[in-house]
Amino acid sequence: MLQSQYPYFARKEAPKDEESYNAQILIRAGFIEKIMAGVYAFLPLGLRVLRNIERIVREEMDAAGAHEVLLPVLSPKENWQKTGRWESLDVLFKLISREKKEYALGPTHEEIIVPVGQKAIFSYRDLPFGLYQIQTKFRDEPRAKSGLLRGREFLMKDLYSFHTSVEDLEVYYKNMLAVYKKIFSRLGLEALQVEASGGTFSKYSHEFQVLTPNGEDTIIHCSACGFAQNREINTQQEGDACPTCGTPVHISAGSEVGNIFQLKTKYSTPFGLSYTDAQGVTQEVQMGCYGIGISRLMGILAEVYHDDKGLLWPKSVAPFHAHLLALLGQDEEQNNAIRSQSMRVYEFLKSKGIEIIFDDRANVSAGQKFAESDLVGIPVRLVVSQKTGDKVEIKRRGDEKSVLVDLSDIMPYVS
RNA sequence: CGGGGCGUAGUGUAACGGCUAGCACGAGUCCUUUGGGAGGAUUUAUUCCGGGUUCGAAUCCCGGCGCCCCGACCA
Repeated sequence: MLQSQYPYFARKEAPKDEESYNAQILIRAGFIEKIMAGVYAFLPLGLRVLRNIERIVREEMDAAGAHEVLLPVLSPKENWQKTGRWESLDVLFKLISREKKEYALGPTHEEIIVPVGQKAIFSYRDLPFGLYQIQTKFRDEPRAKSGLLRGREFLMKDLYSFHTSVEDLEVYYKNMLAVYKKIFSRLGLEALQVEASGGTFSKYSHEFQVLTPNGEDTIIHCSACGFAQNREINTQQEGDACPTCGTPVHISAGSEVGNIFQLKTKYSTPFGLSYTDAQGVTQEVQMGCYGIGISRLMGILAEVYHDDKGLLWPKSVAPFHAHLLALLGQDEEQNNAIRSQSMRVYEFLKSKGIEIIFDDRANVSAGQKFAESDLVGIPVRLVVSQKTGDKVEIKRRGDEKSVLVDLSDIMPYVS
Protein backbone atom coordinates (compact mmCIF):
# COMPACT_ATOMS: atom_id res chain seq x y z
CA MET A 1 0.00 0.00 0.00
CA LEU A 2 1.23 3.44 -0.92
CA GLN A 3 1.92 5.57 2.10
CA SER A 4 0.36 9.00 2.20
CA GLN A 5 2.69 11.88 1.49
CA TYR A 6 0.83 13.91 4.02
CA PRO A 7 1.52 13.25 7.72
CA TYR A 8 -1.17 15.44 9.08
CA PHE A 9 -2.84 15.81 12.45
CA ALA A 10 -4.79 19.02 12.07
CA ARG A 11 -8.14 19.58 13.69
CA LYS A 12 -10.67 22.30 13.35
CA GLU A 13 -10.94 23.23 16.97
CA ALA A 14 -8.34 23.39 19.67
CA PRO A 15 -9.13 21.55 22.89
CA LYS A 16 -10.88 23.86 25.29
CA ASP A 17 -8.57 23.03 28.18
CA GLU A 18 -5.72 24.77 26.44
CA GLU A 19 -5.80 28.54 26.59
CA SER A 20 -2.35 29.71 25.63
CA TYR A 21 -2.13 30.84 22.05
CA ASN A 22 0.99 28.89 21.18
CA ALA A 23 -0.42 25.58 22.40
CA GLN A 24 -3.80 26.17 20.76
CA ILE A 25 -2.43 26.97 17.34
CA LEU A 26 0.28 24.31 17.43
CA ILE A 27 -2.22 21.64 18.45
CA ARG A 28 -4.77 22.82 15.93
CA ALA A 29 -2.22 22.80 13.12
CA GLY A 30 -0.97 19.36 14.13
CA PHE A 31 2.53 20.22 15.39
CA ILE A 32 2.19 19.00 18.97
CA GLU A 33 -0.13 16.98 21.16
CA LYS A 34 -0.59 17.43 24.86
CA ILE A 35 0.11 14.33 26.91
CA MET A 36 -0.40 15.91 30.33
CA ALA A 37 0.03 19.28 31.99
CA GLY A 38 3.35 20.69 30.84
CA VAL A 39 4.25 17.68 28.71
CA TYR A 40 3.81 17.58 24.94
CA ALA A 41 4.50 15.13 22.15
CA PHE A 42 6.07 16.53 19.00
CA LEU A 43 4.35 15.32 15.85
CA PRO A 44 6.01 15.11 12.42
CA LEU A 45 5.61 18.79 11.57
CA GLY A 46 6.52 19.96 15.07
CA LEU A 47 9.57 17.76 15.28
CA ARG A 48 10.87 19.21 12.04
CA VAL A 49 10.60 22.72 13.49
CA LEU A 50 12.28 21.59 16.68
CA ARG A 51 15.11 19.99 14.68
CA ASN A 52 15.58 23.17 12.68
CA ILE A 53 15.89 25.28 15.82
CA GLU A 54 18.28 22.69 17.20
CA ARG A 55 20.36 22.70 14.02
CA ILE A 56 20.81 26.48 14.07
CA VAL A 57 21.81 26.43 17.73
CA ARG A 58 24.19 23.52 17.14
CA GLU A 59 25.84 25.20 14.15
CA GLU A 60 26.50 28.35 16.14
CA MET A 61 27.75 26.47 19.18
CA ASP A 62 30.14 24.48 17.00
CA ALA A 63 31.24 27.66 15.21
CA ALA A 64 32.02 29.18 18.61
CA GLY A 65 34.30 26.24 19.32
CA ALA A 66 32.15 24.46 21.88
CA HIS A 67 32.09 20.66 21.89
CA GLU A 68 28.87 18.73 21.94
CA VAL A 69 28.28 16.05 24.57
CA LEU A 70 25.23 14.17 25.74
CA LEU A 71 24.78 13.95 29.50
CA PRO A 72 22.34 11.56 31.10
CA VAL A 73 18.88 12.54 32.22
CA LEU A 74 19.08 10.17 35.17
CA SER A 75 21.57 11.27 37.79
CA PRO A 76 22.77 10.16 41.21
CA LYS A 77 21.53 11.74 44.41
CA GLU A 78 25.07 12.21 45.77
CA ASN A 79 25.96 14.81 43.13
CA TRP A 80 22.97 16.91 44.10
CA GLN A 81 23.74 16.53 47.78
CA LYS A 82 27.25 17.85 47.18
CA THR A 83 25.88 21.20 46.07
CA GLY A 84 22.95 21.20 48.47
CA ARG A 85 20.46 21.27 45.64
CA TRP A 86 18.94 17.89 46.54
CA GLU A 87 17.25 19.87 49.29
CA SER A 88 17.16 23.42 47.97
CA LEU A 89 15.95 22.95 44.42
CA ASP A 90 12.18 22.62 44.69
CA VAL A 91 11.68 21.76 41.04
CA LEU A 92 14.01 18.75 41.19
CA PHE A 93 12.23 15.61 40.05
CA LYS A 94 13.26 12.81 42.38
CA LEU A 95 12.64 9.15 41.92
CA ILE A 96 13.19 6.00 43.92
CA SER A 97 14.30 2.71 42.41
CA ARG A 98 13.17 -0.81 43.31
CA GLU A 99 16.32 -1.04 45.45
CA LYS A 100 15.21 2.15 47.25
CA LYS A 101 18.05 4.13 45.74
CA GLU A 102 17.30 7.76 44.94
CA TYR A 103 17.91 9.57 41.68
CA ALA A 104 17.14 12.92 40.10
CA LEU A 105 15.97 13.73 36.58
CA GLY A 106 18.19 16.54 35.35
CA PRO A 107 16.64 20.01 35.52
CA THR A 108 20.04 21.50 34.56
CA HIS A 109 23.41 19.75 34.47
CA GLU A 110 26.04 21.54 36.56
CA GLU A 111 26.17 18.61 38.97
CA ILE A 112 26.91 16.26 36.09
CA ILE A 113 29.17 18.33 33.88
CA VAL A 114 31.56 19.39 36.64
CA PRO A 115 32.76 15.87 37.48
CA VAL A 116 32.98 15.16 33.73
CA GLY A 117 35.04 18.30 33.13
CA GLN A 118 37.27 17.39 36.03
CA LYS A 119 38.51 14.33 34.12
CA ALA A 120 39.94 16.58 31.39
CA ILE A 121 41.30 19.44 33.49
CA PHE A 122 44.72 19.12 35.10
CA SER A 123 46.78 22.05 34.00
CA TYR A 124 46.15 25.64 32.96
CA ARG A 125 47.12 24.34 29.49
CA ASP A 126 43.83 22.42 29.35
CA LEU A 127 41.76 25.59 29.64
CA PRO A 128 39.57 27.19 28.48
CA PHE A 129 36.97 25.00 26.80
CA GLY A 130 33.24 24.70 26.45
CA LEU A 131 30.95 21.66 26.48
CA TYR A 132 27.33 21.79 25.46
CA GLN A 133 24.43 19.46 24.96
CA ILE A 134 20.91 19.56 23.60
CA GLN A 135 18.96 17.49 26.03
CA THR A 136 15.56 16.97 27.57
CA LYS A 137 15.22 18.65 30.94
CA PHE A 138 12.76 17.90 33.71
CA ARG A 139 11.47 20.38 36.22
CA ASP A 140 8.71 19.70 38.67
CA GLU A 141 7.14 23.10 38.17
CA PRO A 142 4.48 23.88 40.77
CA ARG A 143 2.36 25.09 37.91
CA ALA A 144 3.03 24.26 34.28
CA LYS A 145 1.50 26.85 32.01
CA SER A 146 1.43 28.71 28.72
CA GLY A 147 1.81 25.68 26.50
CA LEU A 148 5.40 25.20 25.39
CA LEU A 149 6.57 28.22 27.37
CA ARG A 150 6.68 26.50 30.72
CA GLY A 151 6.62 22.75 30.73
CA ARG A 152 7.74 20.04 33.10
CA GLU A 153 9.66 18.33 30.34
CA PHE A 154 11.33 20.42 27.67
CA LEU A 155 14.26 20.54 25.30
CA MET A 156 17.15 22.82 26.13
CA LYS A 157 20.65 23.60 24.96
CA ASP A 158 23.03 24.06 27.85
CA LEU A 159 26.64 25.09 27.47
CA TYR A 160 29.20 25.11 30.28
CA SER A 161 32.55 26.85 29.98
CA PHE A 162 35.70 26.30 32.05
CA HIS A 163 38.39 28.95 32.62
CA THR A 164 41.57 29.71 34.50
CA SER A 165 40.43 33.18 35.51
CA VAL A 166 37.44 35.47 35.83
CA GLU A 167 38.98 37.65 33.11
CA ASP A 168 39.05 34.72 30.73
CA LEU A 169 35.49 33.81 31.68
CA GLU A 170 34.42 37.35 30.89
CA VAL A 171 35.94 37.19 27.43
CA TYR A 172 34.09 33.97 26.72
CA TYR A 173 30.89 35.33 28.24
CA LYS A 174 31.02 38.46 26.08
CA ASN A 175 31.59 36.37 22.99
CA MET A 176 28.58 34.21 23.91
CA LEU A 177 26.42 37.33 24.07
CA ALA A 178 27.30 37.90 20.43
CA VAL A 179 26.77 34.25 19.50
CA TYR A 180 23.34 34.32 21.10
CA LYS A 181 22.35 37.44 19.20
CA LYS A 182 23.29 35.70 15.98
CA ILE A 183 21.30 32.59 16.88
CA PHE A 184 18.13 34.55 17.62
CA SER A 185 18.50 36.60 14.49
CA ARG A 186 18.83 33.41 12.41
CA LEU A 187 15.64 32.17 14.06
CA GLY A 188 13.87 35.32 12.94
CA LEU A 189 13.53 36.67 16.45
CA GLU A 190 14.40 40.05 17.83
CA ALA A 191 15.76 39.31 21.29
CA LEU A 192 16.60 42.01 23.76
CA GLN A 193 19.63 41.48 25.93
CA VAL A 194 18.30 42.06 29.41
CA GLU A 195 19.99 42.30 32.77
CA ALA A 196 18.34 40.15 35.38
CA SER A 197 18.86 38.74 38.81
CA GLY A 198 21.12 35.75 38.74
CA GLY A 199 18.80 33.59 40.78
CA THR A 200 20.68 31.03 42.81
CA PHE A 201 23.60 31.06 40.39
CA SER A 202 25.19 34.43 40.70
CA LYS A 203 24.56 38.03 41.51
CA TYR A 204 23.54 38.97 38.00
CA SER A 205 22.95 37.39 34.64
CA HIS A 206 21.87 38.26 31.15
CA GLU A 207 18.64 37.07 29.71
CA PHE A 208 17.52 37.22 26.12
CA GLN A 209 13.91 38.27 25.93
CA VAL A 210 11.56 38.30 22.98
CA LEU A 211 8.87 40.93 23.46
CA THR A 212 5.49 39.27 23.04
CA PRO A 213 2.14 40.13 24.62
CA ASN A 214 1.84 36.73 26.29
CA GLY A 215 5.30 36.75 27.83
CA GLU A 216 5.57 36.01 31.52
CA ASP A 217 8.37 38.46 32.27
CA THR A 218 8.18 42.22 32.46
CA ILE A 219 10.98 44.14 30.81
CA ILE A 220 11.98 47.77 31.29
CA HIS A 221 13.77 48.80 28.12
CA CYS A 222 15.02 51.87 26.30
CA SER A 223 14.77 52.03 22.52
CA ALA A 224 17.39 54.78 22.32
CA CYS A 225 20.40 53.17 24.00
CA GLY A 226 19.47 49.49 24.31
CA PHE A 227 19.25 49.51 28.09
CA ALA A 228 17.02 46.68 29.30
CA GLN A 229 16.36 45.20 32.72
CA ASN A 230 13.97 42.62 34.12
CA ARG A 231 11.34 43.86 36.54
CA GLU A 232 13.08 41.59 39.08
CA ILE A 233 15.82 44.18 39.46
CA ASN A 234 14.17 47.40 38.24
CA THR A 235 11.06 49.14 39.57
CA GLN A 236 10.78 51.92 36.98
CA GLN A 237 7.47 52.78 35.39
CA GLU A 238 6.57 53.47 31.76
CA GLY A 239 7.99 56.84 30.76
CA ASP A 240 10.56 57.14 33.55
CA ALA A 241 13.98 58.34 32.47
CA CYS A 242 16.39 55.67 31.23
CA PRO A 243 19.22 55.33 33.80
CA THR A 244 21.86 55.41 31.11
CA CYS A 245 20.62 57.96 28.56
CA GLY A 246 17.57 59.71 30.03
CA THR A 247 15.11 58.76 27.26
CA PRO A 248 11.69 57.62 28.55
CA VAL A 249 11.71 53.84 29.05
CA HIS A 250 9.10 51.36 27.86
CA ILE A 251 7.59 48.50 29.81
CA SER A 252 6.78 45.34 27.83
CA ALA A 253 5.94 41.72 28.40
CA GLY A 254 8.66 39.36 27.29
CA SER A 255 9.47 35.70 27.04
CA GLU A 256 12.89 34.48 28.03
CA VAL A 257 14.60 32.51 25.27
CA GLY A 258 18.11 32.38 26.63
CA ASN A 259 19.99 33.04 29.82
CA ILE A 260 23.66 33.23 30.57
CA PHE A 261 25.38 33.22 33.97
CA GLN A 262 28.84 33.62 35.31
CA LEU A 263 28.94 30.72 37.73
CA LYS A 264 32.53 31.44 38.67
CA THR A 265 33.44 28.90 41.38
CA LYS A 266 29.94 28.14 42.64
CA TYR A 267 30.08 24.57 41.37
CA SER A 268 33.86 24.16 41.19
CA THR A 269 34.16 24.47 44.95
CA PRO A 270 31.82 21.65 46.05
CA PHE A 271 33.33 19.25 43.52
CA GLY A 272 36.93 20.38 44.01
CA LEU A 273 37.26 21.27 40.35
CA SER A 274 40.74 22.73 40.05
CA TYR A 275 43.81 23.03 37.84
CA THR A 276 47.51 23.67 38.35
CA ASP A 277 48.67 27.10 37.21
CA ALA A 278 51.98 28.04 35.59
CA GLN A 279 53.54 28.46 39.02
CA GLY A 280 52.47 24.98 40.07
CA VAL A 281 49.80 26.31 42.40
CA THR A 282 46.38 24.67 42.57
CA GLN A 283 43.57 27.04 41.54
CA GLU A 284 39.80 26.72 41.28
CA VAL A 285 38.30 26.58 37.83
CA GLN A 286 36.03 29.49 36.84
CA MET A 287 32.82 28.52 35.09
CA GLY A 288 30.03 30.00 33.01
CA CYS A 289 26.75 28.51 31.86
CA TYR A 290 24.60 29.43 28.91
CA GLY A 291 21.11 28.11 28.20
CA ILE A 292 18.66 28.29 25.32
CA GLY A 293 15.15 26.88 25.55
CA ILE A 294 14.75 24.96 22.29
CA SER A 295 11.17 23.78 22.68
CA ARG A 296 10.15 27.04 24.27
CA LEU A 297 11.49 28.85 21.20
CA MET A 298 9.04 26.89 19.09
CA GLY A 299 6.20 28.20 21.25
CA ILE A 300 7.52 31.75 21.07
CA LEU A 301 7.86 31.54 17.29
CA ALA A 302 4.19 30.52 17.15
CA GLU A 303 3.31 33.49 19.36
CA VAL A 304 5.25 35.89 17.14
CA TYR A 305 4.64 34.50 13.64
CA HIS A 306 0.94 34.06 12.99
CA ASP A 307 -2.10 35.80 11.54
CA ASP A 308 -5.82 35.12 11.78
CA LYS A 309 -5.50 32.15 9.41
CA GLY A 310 -2.67 30.37 11.13
CA LEU A 311 1.09 30.17 11.40
CA LEU A 312 3.74 31.87 9.24
CA TRP A 313 7.07 30.19 9.90
CA PRO A 314 10.29 32.02 9.13
CA LYS A 315 12.10 30.12 6.40
CA SER A 316 14.96 29.09 8.67
CA VAL A 317 12.73 27.02 10.95
CA ALA A 318 9.75 26.16 8.73
CA PRO A 319 8.97 22.42 8.77
CA PHE A 320 9.14 22.42 4.97
CA HIS A 321 10.13 24.99 2.36
CA ALA A 322 7.12 24.39 0.16
CA HIS A 323 3.62 22.99 0.48
CA LEU A 324 2.32 21.38 -2.70
CA LEU A 325 -1.43 20.95 -3.13
CA ALA A 326 -2.88 18.74 -5.83
CA LEU A 327 -6.53 19.72 -6.30
CA LEU A 328 -8.27 16.61 -7.55
CA GLY A 329 -11.79 16.35 -8.90
CA GLN A 330 -14.18 13.72 -10.17
CA ASP A 331 -12.89 13.51 -13.71
CA GLU A 332 -10.31 10.71 -13.57
CA GLU A 333 -8.70 11.69 -16.83
CA GLN A 334 -8.26 15.19 -15.50
CA ASN A 335 -7.02 13.79 -12.18
CA ASN A 336 -4.37 11.72 -13.87
CA ALA A 337 -3.08 14.83 -15.58
CA ILE A 338 -3.05 16.66 -12.22
CA ARG A 339 -1.32 13.76 -10.51
CA SER A 340 1.40 13.46 -13.10
CA GLN A 341 1.99 17.22 -13.19
CA SER A 342 2.13 17.47 -9.39
CA MET A 343 4.49 14.49 -9.23
CA ARG A 344 6.72 16.24 -11.77
CA VAL A 345 6.77 19.32 -9.56
CA TYR A 346 7.37 17.24 -6.45
CA GLU A 347 10.24 15.22 -7.92
CA PHE A 348 11.81 18.25 -9.54
CA LEU A 349 11.90 20.27 -6.33
CA LYS A 350 13.10 17.33 -4.29
CA SER A 351 15.93 16.85 -6.74
CA LYS A 352 16.85 20.48 -6.14
CA GLY A 353 17.01 19.91 -2.40
CA ILE A 354 13.77 21.72 -1.60
CA GLU A 355 11.98 20.21 1.39
CA ILE A 356 8.45 19.78 0.23
CA ILE A 357 5.26 18.43 1.71
CA PHE A 358 2.77 17.08 -0.76
CA ASP A 359 -0.95 17.16 -0.06
CA ASP A 360 -2.05 14.47 -2.48
CA ARG A 361 -5.21 13.52 -0.63
CA ALA A 362 -8.20 12.64 -2.73
CA ASN A 363 -11.70 13.43 -1.52
CA VAL A 364 -10.57 16.52 0.36
CA SER A 365 -12.03 19.74 -0.95
CA ALA A 366 -9.91 22.49 -2.39
CA GLY A 367 -11.15 24.87 0.29
CA GLN A 368 -10.07 22.55 3.06
CA LYS A 369 -6.61 22.13 1.55
CA PHE A 370 -6.18 25.88 1.28
CA ALA A 371 -7.37 26.49 4.81
CA GLU A 372 -5.08 23.82 6.20
CA SER A 373 -2.08 25.04 4.28
CA ASP A 374 -2.63 28.52 5.70
CA LEU A 375 -2.94 27.03 9.17
CA VAL A 376 0.32 25.07 8.87
CA GLY A 377 2.12 28.16 7.62
CA ILE A 378 4.79 26.80 5.30
CA PRO A 379 6.43 29.77 3.50
CA VAL A 380 5.53 28.85 -0.08
CA ARG A 381 2.35 27.25 -1.39
CA LEU A 382 2.27 25.49 -4.76
CA VAL A 383 -0.96 24.46 -6.42
CA VAL A 384 -1.56 22.08 -9.30
CA SER A 385 -5.16 21.81 -10.54
CA GLN A 386 -7.19 21.72 -13.72
CA LYS A 387 -6.69 25.47 -13.91
CA THR A 388 -2.90 25.37 -13.89
CA GLY A 389 -2.33 23.10 -16.88
CA ASP A 390 1.37 22.40 -17.29
CA LYS A 391 2.29 25.30 -15.04
CA VAL A 392 2.36 25.69 -11.25
CA GLU A 393 0.63 28.31 -9.17
CA ILE A 394 2.82 29.85 -6.48
CA LYS A 395 1.90 31.99 -3.52
CA ARG A 396 3.88 33.00 -0.48
CA ARG A 397 2.11 32.49 2.83
CA GLY A 398 0.81 35.89 3.82
CA ASP A 399 0.68 37.23 0.26
CA GLU A 400 -2.67 37.93 -1.37
CA LYS A 401 -1.79 37.15 -4.96
CA SER A 402 -0.40 34.11 -6.64
CA VAL A 403 1.55 33.74 -9.87
CA LEU A 404 1.46 31.03 -12.50
CA VAL A 405 4.90 29.87 -13.67
CA ASP A 406 6.58 27.17 -15.70
CA LEU A 407 8.41 24.49 -13.78
CA SER A 408 11.67 25.74 -15.27
CA ASP A 409 11.13 29.16 -13.70
CA ILE A 410 10.13 27.92 -10.27
CA MET A 411 13.41 28.00 -8.35
CA PRO A 412 13.59 31.74 -7.56
CA TYR A 413 10.22 31.44 -5.86
CA VAL A 414 11.02 28.54 -3.57
CA SER A 415 14.65 29.05 -2.62
C1' C B 1 0.91 25.41 47.74
C1' G B 2 -3.42 29.46 48.31
C1' G B 3 -7.73 31.41 45.19
C1' G B 4 -11.11 30.70 41.00
C1' G B 5 -13.16 27.81 36.91
C1' C B 6 -14.05 23.06 34.64
C1' G B 7 -14.42 17.40 33.61
C1' U B 8 -20.54 14.35 28.84
C1' A B 9 -18.34 10.21 21.73
C1' G B 10 -11.80 11.62 18.80
C1' U B 11 -13.06 17.40 19.18
C1' G B 12 -16.52 21.40 20.60
C1' U B 13 -21.07 21.36 23.20
C1' A B 14 -26.74 20.44 25.05
C1' A B 15 -29.95 18.15 28.51
C1' C B 16 -35.63 21.29 35.39
C1' G B 17 -33.39 15.32 39.78
C1' G B 18 -37.60 12.00 35.23
C1' C B 19 -38.85 9.55 28.04
C1' U B 20 -33.97 5.70 24.25
C1' A B 21 -28.10 11.32 27.02
C1' G B 22 -29.62 15.71 21.97
C1' C B 23 -26.61 18.69 18.28
C1' A B 24 -22.28 20.00 15.31
C1' C B 25 -17.47 18.80 13.56
C1' G B 26 -14.21 14.62 12.93
C1' A B 27 -13.78 9.39 11.84
C1' G B 28 -15.90 4.59 9.16
C1' U B 29 -19.11 2.80 4.95
C1' C B 30 -22.08 4.13 0.36
C1' C B 31 -23.62 7.87 -3.27
C1' U B 32 -22.96 12.82 -5.19
C1' U B 33 -19.22 16.92 -5.07
C1' U B 34 -13.95 19.45 -5.85
C1' G B 35 -10.25 26.95 -6.41
C1' G B 36 -11.29 28.85 0.14
C1' G B 37 -12.72 24.25 5.96
C1' A B 38 -18.88 20.47 0.28
C1' G B 39 -24.17 17.69 0.38
C1' G B 40 -27.23 13.29 1.53
C1' A B 41 -27.85 8.31 3.91
C1' U B 42 -25.84 5.39 7.81
C1' U B 43 -22.54 3.96 12.08
C1' U B 44 -19.97 6.16 16.12
C1' A B 45 -21.03 7.26 24.64
C1' U B 46 -20.18 2.38 30.68
C1' U B 47 -21.59 11.19 31.14
C1' C B 48 -13.31 11.15 34.83
C1' C B 49 -13.06 7.41 39.13
C1' G B 50 -15.16 5.67 43.99
C1' G B 51 -18.82 6.19 47.52
C1' G B 52 -23.58 8.43 49.18
C1' U B 53 -28.77 10.73 48.98
C1' U B 54 -33.21 9.27 45.98
C1' C B 55 -38.57 5.35 43.44
C1' G B 56 -35.10 7.62 39.89
C1' A B 57 -28.45 11.06 39.31
C1' A B 58 -24.76 13.68 33.72
C1' U B 59 -27.47 16.84 37.20
C1' C B 60 -27.48 16.96 44.47
C1' C B 61 -23.62 15.55 48.59
C1' C B 62 -18.62 13.52 50.17
C1' G B 63 -13.78 11.78 48.71
C1' G B 64 -10.20 11.11 44.93
C1' C B 65 -7.93 12.03 40.11
C1' G B 66 -7.18 15.26 35.95
C1' C B 67 -7.16 20.01 33.14
C1' C B 68 -7.12 25.52 32.66
C1' C B 69 -6.56 30.53 34.73
C1' C B 70 -4.76 34.16 38.75
C1' G B 71 -1.17 34.31 42.71
C1' A B 72 3.28 32.36 45.15
C1' C B 73 7.44 30.01 42.73
C1' C B 74 10.64 30.11 38.34
C1' A B 75 18.19 26.71 36.88
